[in-house]
Amino acid sequence: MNTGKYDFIKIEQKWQNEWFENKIYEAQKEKNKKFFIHFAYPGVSGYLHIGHMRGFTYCDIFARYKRMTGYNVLFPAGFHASGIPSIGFAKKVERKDPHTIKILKEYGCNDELINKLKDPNEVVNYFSKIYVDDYWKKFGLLIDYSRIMSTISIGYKKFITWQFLKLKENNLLIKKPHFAPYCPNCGPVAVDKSETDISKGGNAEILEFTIIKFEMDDGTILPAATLRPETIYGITNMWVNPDVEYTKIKINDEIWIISIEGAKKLSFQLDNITILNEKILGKELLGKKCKIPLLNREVPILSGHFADPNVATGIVMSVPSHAPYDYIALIESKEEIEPITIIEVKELGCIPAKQVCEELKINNQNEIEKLDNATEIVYKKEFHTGYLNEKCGKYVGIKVSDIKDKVKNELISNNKANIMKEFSEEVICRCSGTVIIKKIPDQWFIKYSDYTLTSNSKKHVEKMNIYPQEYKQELPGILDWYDDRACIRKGSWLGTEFPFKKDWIIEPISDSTLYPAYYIISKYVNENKISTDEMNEEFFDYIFLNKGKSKDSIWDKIKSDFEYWYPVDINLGGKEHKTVHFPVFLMNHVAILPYERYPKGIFTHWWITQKNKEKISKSKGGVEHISEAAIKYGIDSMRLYYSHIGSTYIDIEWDSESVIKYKNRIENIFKLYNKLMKINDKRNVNLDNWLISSLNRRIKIINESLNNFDLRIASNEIFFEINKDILWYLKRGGANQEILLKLLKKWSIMMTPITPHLSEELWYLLQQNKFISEKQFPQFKSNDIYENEEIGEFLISKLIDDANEIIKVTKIKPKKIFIYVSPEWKKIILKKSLRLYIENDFNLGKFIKDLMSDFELKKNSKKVLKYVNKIQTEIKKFNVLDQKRYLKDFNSYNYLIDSKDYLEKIFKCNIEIFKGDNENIYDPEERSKFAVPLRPAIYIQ
RNA sequence: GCAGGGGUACCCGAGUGGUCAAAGGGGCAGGGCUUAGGACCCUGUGACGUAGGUCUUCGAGCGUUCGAAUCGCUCCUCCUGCACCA
Repeated sequence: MNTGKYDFIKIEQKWQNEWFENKIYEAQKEKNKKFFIHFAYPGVSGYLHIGHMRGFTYCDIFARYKRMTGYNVLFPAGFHASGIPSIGFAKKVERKDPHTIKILKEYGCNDELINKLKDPNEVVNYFSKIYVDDYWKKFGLLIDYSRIMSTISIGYKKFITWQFLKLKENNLLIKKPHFAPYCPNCGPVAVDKSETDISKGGNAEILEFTIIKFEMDDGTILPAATLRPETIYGITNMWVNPDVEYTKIKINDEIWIISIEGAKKLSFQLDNITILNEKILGKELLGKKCKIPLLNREVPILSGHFADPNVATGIVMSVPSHAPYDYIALIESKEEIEPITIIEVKELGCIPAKQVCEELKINNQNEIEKLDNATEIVYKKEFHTGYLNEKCGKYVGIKVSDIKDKVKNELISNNKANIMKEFSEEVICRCSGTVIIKKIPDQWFIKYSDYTLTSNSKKHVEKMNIYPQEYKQELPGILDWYDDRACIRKGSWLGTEFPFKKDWIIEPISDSTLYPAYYIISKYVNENKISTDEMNEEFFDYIFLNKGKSKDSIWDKIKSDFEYWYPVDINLGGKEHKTVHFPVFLMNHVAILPYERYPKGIFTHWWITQKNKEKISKSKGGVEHISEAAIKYGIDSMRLYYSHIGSTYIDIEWDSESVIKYKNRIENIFKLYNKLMKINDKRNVNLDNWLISSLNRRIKIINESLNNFDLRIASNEIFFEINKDILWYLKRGGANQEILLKLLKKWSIMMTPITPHLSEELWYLLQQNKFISEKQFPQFKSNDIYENEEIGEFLISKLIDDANEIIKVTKIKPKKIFIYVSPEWKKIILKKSLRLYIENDFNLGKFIKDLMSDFELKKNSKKVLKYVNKIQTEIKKFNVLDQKRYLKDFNSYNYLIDSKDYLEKIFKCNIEIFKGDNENIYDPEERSKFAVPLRPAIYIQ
């Protein structure tokens, strides 16, 4: 028998074995109420960290709670194996990336296994097993393991193929040109922070430059690149870099002069480009002139060293009034050219760039940091508060923030400009080549911009349960903002072949939208009850859309499963999914399935971060591995930590010290539990009733908060407040064994969703039987409320607070304490006035007149008036609970007499209690007059 | 640029109009307990106060209100996502 030491490793292992051997996780459809919850399945990208466990754990807690409140729960899981991650991992193994190899070895992989992991499919197999055995099962998750699936399995691919047939059928697949990152050596690459494909530039954004065609005297075109086409009205000159070699290119019938780098990039974006073998040094262009399109004003070409051949065309148009770089270069050139101001903006004077450059004390073109800063200041101010002035012709008076596309479009439609896409910073491929942006003329997209699809989705959002509440407000805006998404890619990644274009693979966001539906089927595939050969369009149409005829009894079985379990009640995922996965999850359901199958809820949680709110990443030192943490802290400690440390929707900085505190908490509960089981029986009606009542109130709060998916409140009540109530009960001398055992039973059941292993153990100690996980969650019972005792204990605790404060302030060491209960008449007056106030009928004058008609009160009119005066403002501040307390008939004197022993013990002195109505009492300092209902007067000697 | 979320005491973090000098946890201080452990229990922890009180505080400022951490406006500041990463 256990003596109080809680061996969490042994206990957690024991109960996990019991659960999984008995398969208590399998979803059964035997009751009427069902609940389908799942988390956004993880990408297979390597070992996960303790941050990932946060969401998985939440999902399990909700699933367990629902299971214990009469729902039949389906909680499946799978792996998102498509896309780049597993290929990236395999590539790292192949090129013997030292960090990757080191980690694999740390996890105990031998050379043979490591060698196998050069194959991305093996990577998926290996990690799938790790996720199930070392993460999910280790954390006690009651996932329905009979439904595990992966997105690169044959069955899943059949399902995705079907999804795309349906999208096409609904006119939601379209073709149009697209610009995508591309390496001339390796093909398409992903530019993202994980830098799987690239070695530099993961933070690069794709910018859209307008290339404006300036014609020189000989008809050659000087293409200047700008992000602010509206500023053409303020151009005073052009900048070319005198030391850079430019080249001529032929585009259709035009000859352009452009940097060599720019020419190469542009050749991936525009048709009919020929790079001519005619090079020109920048110097040779100086002094020549060219014409501003639309305006036909001539401007000179000047020398600007800051013109970078690697940025766009390498040729810059100069707007010195509004661009600090141009302004400083102009000053340095010593040319007699006046800046032309075309934007009126408050605070920045008549030449904004000049003013800001002077404020920042910028003297030359080399002060790049300051110049960038100045550019940002000018641009922001102008963008938000600027208006185009009279120099801008027909655009006069338009806000800068509204103008951009207008000028751009006018230029383009007059064939005076082109668009060029360019990275905001250099991006280098793994092969060390420069990544460029390539135009794909006929890229396939899912048409998320579709009006009907968007508005139906938005309409449905109103009916959904979305947590946190803020996300529900945000989601319609995201659905509007969400544009068409390129859905296929040619190149190396895993996934389903696109049915309408050979050798192109569906990209991973698009193949993970409708997938909860596949969990219904995966069980039958896993159990070999259906062959994937059978799973064609006809099959899926029958199961999901109720179209066509059944070809086999198993089809009907699957279909009835689908109709029972679908739709999804909660899809749970991290905040990173808010603007990507959740919108497409919703929209694909709306696009393909009938209304009854639209998802019912979404829950988003925030992250575990490293110190300083940094995203957890192995390269930055990372944090503990999941399996290490499991042994160091225990699973239940971590589950409690995730639930209680903060709301589900804030980021938490990982802090192992805190987890240890939760570990202690669990051990203490275990000890307390053992102590209570053995307590010597003693009755005290007041305390016993109070404990029952208090627990019952908490049961109500706990159920309410769990039904709102508010883990923070629930875990606080279960693991802290109930604990505190028990300690108060014991301290006050409560020891009713029958009641305590009942409480322990309910308490351990309520702990189960959050700390299931501890609960099973406690349950076994208490009941000698198994599976608290399958018990019914306690519910509020209106009979189990004892208001009298609640008021009584409130009175006692307030009295102790007051007495302590007096002791503290006066520094008296009490020899004897006298307590004077409020006289009856004060109670009567308070109740009367409170009732009137609640009925909105409190009139001071009338009230006093009424009181004075009472002979007894009239005798004491001075005291009465003083008291009435005091309470007339006080009663306004009462809350509902206060009101209830004061309206109830409660005998403070009797309650205090019953608690006298306890008070004497606390204050370590004799205590005497007087009724306030008695005339001849010991009251040397005349304290008794301060007594009011529920707040006795105190005199300390 | 577009969109979203924050700033609460020594720290983490609840709190969205009165129950708030502000839950809970931690830290710190004092005390207790102990088969000595990251243990546990009690008290205190904005300031002042020899009687249960008073005063000041929730990023800054202004405003709405009988009443503001909470509502509005302006500002400062931090963070997050953004389409071929999932």
